[in-house]
Amino acid sequence: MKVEEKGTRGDGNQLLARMPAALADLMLTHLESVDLPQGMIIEQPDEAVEHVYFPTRGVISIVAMTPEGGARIEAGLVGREGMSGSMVVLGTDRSPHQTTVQIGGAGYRMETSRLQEALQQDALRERLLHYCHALSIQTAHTALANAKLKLDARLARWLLMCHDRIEGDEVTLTHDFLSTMLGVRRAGVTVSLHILEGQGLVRATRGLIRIIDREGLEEMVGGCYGVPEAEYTRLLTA
Amino acid sequence: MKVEEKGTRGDGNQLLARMPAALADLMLTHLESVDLPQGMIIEQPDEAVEHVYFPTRGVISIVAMTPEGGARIEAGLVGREGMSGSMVVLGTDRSPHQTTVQIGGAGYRMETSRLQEALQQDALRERLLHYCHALSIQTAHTALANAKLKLDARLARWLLMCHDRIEGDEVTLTHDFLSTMLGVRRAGVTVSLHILEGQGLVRATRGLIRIIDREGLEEMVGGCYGVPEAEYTRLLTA
DNA sequence: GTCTATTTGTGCGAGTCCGCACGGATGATT
DNA sequence: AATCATCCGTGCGGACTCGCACAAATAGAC
Repeated sequence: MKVEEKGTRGDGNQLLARMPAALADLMLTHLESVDLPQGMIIEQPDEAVEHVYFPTRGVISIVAMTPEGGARIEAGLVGREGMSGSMVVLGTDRSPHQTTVQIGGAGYRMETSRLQEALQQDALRERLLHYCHALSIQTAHTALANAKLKLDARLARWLLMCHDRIEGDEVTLTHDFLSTMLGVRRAGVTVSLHILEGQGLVRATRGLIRIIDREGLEEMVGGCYGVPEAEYTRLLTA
Repeated sequence: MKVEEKGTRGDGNQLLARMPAALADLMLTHLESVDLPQGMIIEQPDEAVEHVYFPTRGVISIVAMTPEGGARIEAGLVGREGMSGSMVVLGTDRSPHQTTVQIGGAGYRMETSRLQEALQQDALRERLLHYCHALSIQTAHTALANAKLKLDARLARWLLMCHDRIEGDEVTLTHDFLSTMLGVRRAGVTVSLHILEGQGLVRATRGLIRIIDREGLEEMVGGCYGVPEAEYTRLLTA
């Protein structure tokens, strides 16, 4: 299921790389390389976004939260297959979510206003709308997973989605960070991770998780992994 | 928080009614009145949708599910404030979700191809994309609620969202139906409903729930109700 | 008015996850 | 080498929800 990168321009962001050359050129003139350090806040709730980001490495997290921030949970995961700032594609410059860099990396960014102009190109708009659709399917299945899966399986699902978006098999995150994303106790993550380790699916050391057996993880998650990924592939893989 | 209808054309679907007259006229020529009986299946997973629906009464449910259908849960709720078939607005004619009529009513429908043509009008597309954005926020907060709230509060949230979309204060649904939407046991719904009744928030009889104290329900849900509603209001209430 | 299907009320043991708490391990700093 | 901040492992009682199962109540059909 893991879709390997095949950028034509070596830029590494698949949403850009798989575009027709004319579109990609249009975008390139407005793109700027940026670093994405872990913890960077890309969007704040209800504040106008100034740039949209196209990661080439690292993972960005879209977090739904209550207004006071009392409850937080990851509603979307974005890597080199996607972009931040989907609400700009949908015609508004803000949303009640927060967006942060979950795993440090790098990418490109573009001023919001430039994207708004570029979106007048039908072909570009269509492509990015397809991405918004895929992202909303991902969110819906996160709702499904949150309601129906045990913690072990939710963790496995998260690791799979993360694995899809990184190079290699190593995820550099603390249990504490993961617990926020999944909306559970830190200790719960520790225990669940031991279960996955016990099954030989991953190996974990301080601040690092190595994926050993991807298929085993998929099996553990059951039907709750794969649907959003298939929808992405259907619409956005040329 | 409950937004009352104020259709200019008496048609009762707010997404249509609050449009500039020119757009609404464009739409009207392609709209057809339809009945929406409870249980009607409007969209099947991964099948092309033939019509999109604009309810005027009743409630439609967007259900995320595993491919085999083993796990199901409501990912979106649509009433007279919205439409089914958001994926058409996003440029594709199918999605892995199922869409059904949750509470019977009526509305308008339009052939998918007609909508695709109409979407070339910038103003219409912008408006419907704003709706897609609001819907995706709703889904994200369902993910949040599923992860963080107790059953009582999730039930209260669902009742509030439903109340927003119906006339009057009576929801005609069985516990069994509700349990599917929330992804929990039927007996769990029964017990939680008793709790809400005990607090004087609702009154329930066979197949019917009457909302008594809306504010009390909102209080019970805490910050997990209201964010998607505010986003809808911001973008789609003229 | 009786029968029947559906819906609702209730109970019980088991499993999961919570909040809280603390000790040990690891890696960076000085 | 000692210190310190961070991260990880573990334990305990309690709350919540599960799966299962069955009785009672309601509404509609005959």
